[in-house]
Amino acid sequence: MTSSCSQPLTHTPSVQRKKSNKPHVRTACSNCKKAHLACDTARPCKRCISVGKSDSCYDIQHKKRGRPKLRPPFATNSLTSLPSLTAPSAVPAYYYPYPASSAPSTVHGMPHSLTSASAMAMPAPIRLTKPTGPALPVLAPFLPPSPPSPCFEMTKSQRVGSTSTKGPTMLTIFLTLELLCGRASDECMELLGYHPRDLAYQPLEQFLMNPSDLRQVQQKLMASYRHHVSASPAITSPASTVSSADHFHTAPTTLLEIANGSSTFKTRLAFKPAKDRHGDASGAVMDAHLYFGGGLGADLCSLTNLDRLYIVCTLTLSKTSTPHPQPQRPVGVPLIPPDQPARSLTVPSMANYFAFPEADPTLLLPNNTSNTVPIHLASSLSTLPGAMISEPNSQEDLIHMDQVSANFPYFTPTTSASSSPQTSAPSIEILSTTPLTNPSSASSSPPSTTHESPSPLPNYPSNHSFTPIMMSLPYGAPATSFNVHQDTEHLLAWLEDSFPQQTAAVK
DNA sequence: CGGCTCGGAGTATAAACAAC
DNA sequence: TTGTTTATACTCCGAGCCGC
Ligand SMILES: [Zn+2]
Ligand SMILES: [Zn+2]
Repeated sequence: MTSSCSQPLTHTPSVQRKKSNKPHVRTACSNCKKAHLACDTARPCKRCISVGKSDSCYDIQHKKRGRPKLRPPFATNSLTSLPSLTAPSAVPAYYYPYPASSAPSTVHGMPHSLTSASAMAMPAPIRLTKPTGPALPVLAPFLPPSPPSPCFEMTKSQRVGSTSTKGPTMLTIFLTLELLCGRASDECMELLGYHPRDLAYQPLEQFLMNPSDLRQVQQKLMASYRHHVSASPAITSPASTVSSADHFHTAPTTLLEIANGSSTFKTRLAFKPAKDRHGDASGAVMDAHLYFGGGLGADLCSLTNLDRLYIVCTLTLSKTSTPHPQPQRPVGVPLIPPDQPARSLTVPSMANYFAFPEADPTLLLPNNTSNTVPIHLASSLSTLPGAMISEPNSQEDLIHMDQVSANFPYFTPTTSASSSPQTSAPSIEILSTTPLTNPSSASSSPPSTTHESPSPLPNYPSNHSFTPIMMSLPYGAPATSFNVHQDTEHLLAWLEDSFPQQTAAVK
């Protein structure tokens, strides 16, 4: 929490709270929740009306309560069929058990009180990684022996030897269609002065000086959505089921993927200065790019999985705003535990990888539609503004891949440390099994994602630019029907959460 | 005094586990 | 199958703090 500045509150433990006769509401509004105060069922609620906060009075999405599912370390599940995991010498560290008491007190260098926030809960009590193929050794040391962290960074300084380079700091926020923040990258703190958790479940516009800027873009996004679905009268309004939990259960790199058919909008957003922060955080003016995310399977061209649609918002400090000195420190804190080998640090300079030229973020995506496909994660990263893309298997991409992994240790894919067929560069090839097409369950075919034919759209040229709010050309490459789940444990968790019946049947 | 923050009591919910 | 235990998240009471 906010550093409870002064003294420990002298609370009297003997004080017995009397039972209140008033029943609690099922869901307190955002403001009342934050204030720990009583709410009511009306929206805006009575308290918000009385304090003039009706505009920000809305229901927040609850997380799942209750005891988390137990996940045995080596689930003998036909979904996964772990190969030869009984040989611990061959596979030294497939999972890292961590009792709650031994969980590191800091994650990514942040105070435990911040990063262990319940709001960021990740389910798995164990760390299980495994290759999806038989001959894919796990890069165990590359993985953090720590609980999955909700933290992620989109900008990362790359230390190669003594040099340190990085592009402009970029904040990424994954939003629901209603523009509620699902997940924000760690740059939030640096750029806006808010902890990522501060944004969770909040409407983004709440942090803006002029919310109408954002609403304008939202309208354009929705207009483009309607444009897509207009051909299909069955689909009326966007009804996304995507929640913050989806954002937390999916790799940021995956979430960054643009939905097939999405346009990208650029605008400038002025953020309110964060209250209660030490003085440096003045309101920032940010260049924002917004597009529909396809990382959860939504496709605006084939109109599939539209309920998995969400919005990606990337933010960099506006160049035209007052020059902002780049911080010298590496952004955030080491994402790689210090005791781990410097594999991820040996990649060449990533200067300008995240640079933000006039390039279109909406171009190029992995063109994979099969169920089990090698996906180059860099390709999904290539949806980032300014990402330089060459051939999917190029050295450059592989380097980017590595960078991605360095940035997202938790989501680090299982990788082949020894056998990289094409290059000596650290090659990370993700063999992802499309989760929804469960190969072993012939009977229970999970819903609607098998998606065999890619969208027949042409590829659009990549050279178009933005005006203040300008629609980019629709992204035309066929998108993956589903995405990379680099971590089987993660995948299992996701499967079980998403399709309890099916997975139970399989078991 | 009113508003704000926040510790924590009481409660709801869900999974694991035990008993039948 | 049902009841109990355990683990987590939720609401909101009530106390301290602060500015007016
Ligand atoms: Zn309320
Ligand atoms: Zn309210």
